[in-house]
Amino acid sequence: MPDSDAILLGLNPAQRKAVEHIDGPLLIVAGPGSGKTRVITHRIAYLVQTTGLSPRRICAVTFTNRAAKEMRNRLERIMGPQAQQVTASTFHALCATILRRDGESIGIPSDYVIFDDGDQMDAIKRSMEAAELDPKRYPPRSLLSAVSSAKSQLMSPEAYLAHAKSYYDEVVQRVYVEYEALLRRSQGLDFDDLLAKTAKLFKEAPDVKAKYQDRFVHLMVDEFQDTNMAQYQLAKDIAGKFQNICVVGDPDQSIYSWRNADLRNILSFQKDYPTAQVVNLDQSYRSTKTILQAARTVIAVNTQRLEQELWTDNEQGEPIVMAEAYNEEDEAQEVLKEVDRLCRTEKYSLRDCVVAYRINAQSRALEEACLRYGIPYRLIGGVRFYQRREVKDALAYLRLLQDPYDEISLARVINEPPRGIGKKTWDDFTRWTKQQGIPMYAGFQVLAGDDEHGPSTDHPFGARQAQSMVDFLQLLNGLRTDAAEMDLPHLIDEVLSRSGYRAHMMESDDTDVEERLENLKELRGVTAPYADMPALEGLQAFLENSALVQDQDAIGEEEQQYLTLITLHQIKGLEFPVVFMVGMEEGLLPHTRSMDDPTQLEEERRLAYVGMTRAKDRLYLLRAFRRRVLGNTAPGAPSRFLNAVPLHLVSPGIGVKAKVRAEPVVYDRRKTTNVDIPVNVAPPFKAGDKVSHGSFGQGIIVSCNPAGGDFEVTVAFLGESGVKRLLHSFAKLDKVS
DNA sequence: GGTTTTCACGTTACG
DNA sequence: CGTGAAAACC
Repeated sequence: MPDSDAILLGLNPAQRKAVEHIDGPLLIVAGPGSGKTRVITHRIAYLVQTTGLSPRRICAVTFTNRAAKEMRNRLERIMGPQAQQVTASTFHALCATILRRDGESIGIPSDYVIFDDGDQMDAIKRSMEAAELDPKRYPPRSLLSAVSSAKSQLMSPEAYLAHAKSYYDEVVQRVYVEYEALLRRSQGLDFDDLLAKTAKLFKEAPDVKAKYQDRFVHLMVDEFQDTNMAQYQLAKDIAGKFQNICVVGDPDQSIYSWRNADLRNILSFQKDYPTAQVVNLDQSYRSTKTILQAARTVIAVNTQRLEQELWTDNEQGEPIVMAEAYNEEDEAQEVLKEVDRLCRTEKYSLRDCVVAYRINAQSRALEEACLRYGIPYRLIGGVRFYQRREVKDALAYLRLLQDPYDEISLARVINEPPRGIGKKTWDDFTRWTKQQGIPMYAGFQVLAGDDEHGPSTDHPFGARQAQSMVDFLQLLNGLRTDAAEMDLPHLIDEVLSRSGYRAHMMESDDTDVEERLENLKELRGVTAPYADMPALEGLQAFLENSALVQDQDAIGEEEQQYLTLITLHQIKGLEFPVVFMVGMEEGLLPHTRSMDDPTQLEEERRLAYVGMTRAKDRLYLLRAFRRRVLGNTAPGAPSRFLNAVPLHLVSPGIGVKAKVRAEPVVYDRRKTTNVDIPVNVAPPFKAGDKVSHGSFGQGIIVSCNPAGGDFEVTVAFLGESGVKRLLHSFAKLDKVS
């Protein structure tokens, strides 16, 4: 561990102040690229060094596991092994630990299961059935978001009703009540509960609160602009005794209000903590002067912000490139051409480049272009591993083994694979157990009867239906017995085979059976670390971990060369030498759904700001003249955010067709092509030529046709690659004699 | 009760 | 256009 002077070495005056300020509340407003992670970690090291405080009495909260991991790594580098004693985790993980340990005093069972957002949606739908609400009239999605919003604001159903202003609010309240009852019956906690129940625990068990208040002498919260009210309350509670609360954030990068992040938390921090010191980290070490200036003018229009004059000592850098493509395919092609040029004629490689977009659907055109031109890419996001159907199904079985009262998991697998318990039976069963006032699991037990009297007949089900359900109960019980005597990976195998799930999947003639089996294999693979503990114990640890750590397949850790495709939301916190922002059009950025509300519009602007400030050297802002939206093509106007960028920072674009700030004009498709390669050049290949390609291997030219100043080459490759259509200027095809 | 067809719908996604 | 979930069909 270096001494305190060494820790301060290399910090600018503002950073220094943020590190040195020890006692009392501290607000650090950290602009993009201002080195805030560095400041937090150095602050922790400095604290330990100068005050002699034990590292285990410091708590640093982050929003993503990625950030927590990064912080732990950095701490380890500065502090050495004692860094491990610092609590660096997410609010949710912290709360899950507190609840397992101390939750019993407010009636949280220690074997609770965590409900993710998919489970929440299922639970809302079932709650709507119970409350007799028509999903057509009230979209479950909007009810879920209302309920989640209430919960994240620590409002109970009763409190919600008290504030109800409209009939819709009453509807929400009705669902909310049912939803809470369902969760309680199921012994489930959703992500909002993890926070809210912990807040409740602190409120109702002062001794527990005191325990954590005493333990954590210092609390740090990163990305404070993204906290919701529950998290704010928790931070306030934990720091309640020593008042050493240090929050770090940037209101201009708040892009998660739709997830209940409350900008007021950071904007009014000084009001809530009048003695708070404020440090402005306004020097950017990331972007060029040009990029920073452009981003600043874009964000300056917003009103909900803390004034900040970002500056940098970096070079002026290259102008920002704005360009208009004809449509989304053309846009993708332009991006790839430029990426290719940067990689070939400048110092950049594929992994230095990123393409960012507003909505996931935009990735499609980019992916297709990458495949076509043979550019390796990596798509961040999409359907996450634990969201895939087969993985969710398997987890539901596992969860039932841990918590047989989990109704959501039960509903998921009761007839998966089909075992003769269809909708009718299930509905009847639901009604019957409700009427009897017993949990569903107990319902099965009643049907099975007891050992002495054999199967019960005191129920409204036919013999075949009852038998199906008794069989299911026996399946579960059998698996629970197994769980006692085998490890987790084997238990998963056992679940998949004894339930008939795997067999049913293999019989199906779906096209993606292979892939789904592969996913199940992978699931089994991730349980390997739990193999050396008893299955039930491992199961609980695994289920908690899989809920809490939905691993963002390790962004940036790979050495391989890939072009990164990512949404503007997910790109936050990352930086790249070269950033392409595509779809800079009205309706996309800002998105249609956000255009008529000034608050939401400000958030869209922040999204643009976040995207722009990811770039270190080069920034490209692209748009398409017309774009396919929901099936049909429509022209789109240039995004209003483009207009804010000062013209002197902009270069007139990629290739000849690029227009700065073009009015929408009638665009002639034939004129939209670049002229790097004159059209009258002789074709590079003729049909029958043998060629070789770096990744596809040997192949034979099928055809070679002029396409927009370039040549589209169709090649039949040997082996698995098959027939590919490639663009001559991209694909490095060598003629083989 | 299980399978096929039709229909409606469509932003962003951390834990 | 592509996808998931309800409705119609076997």
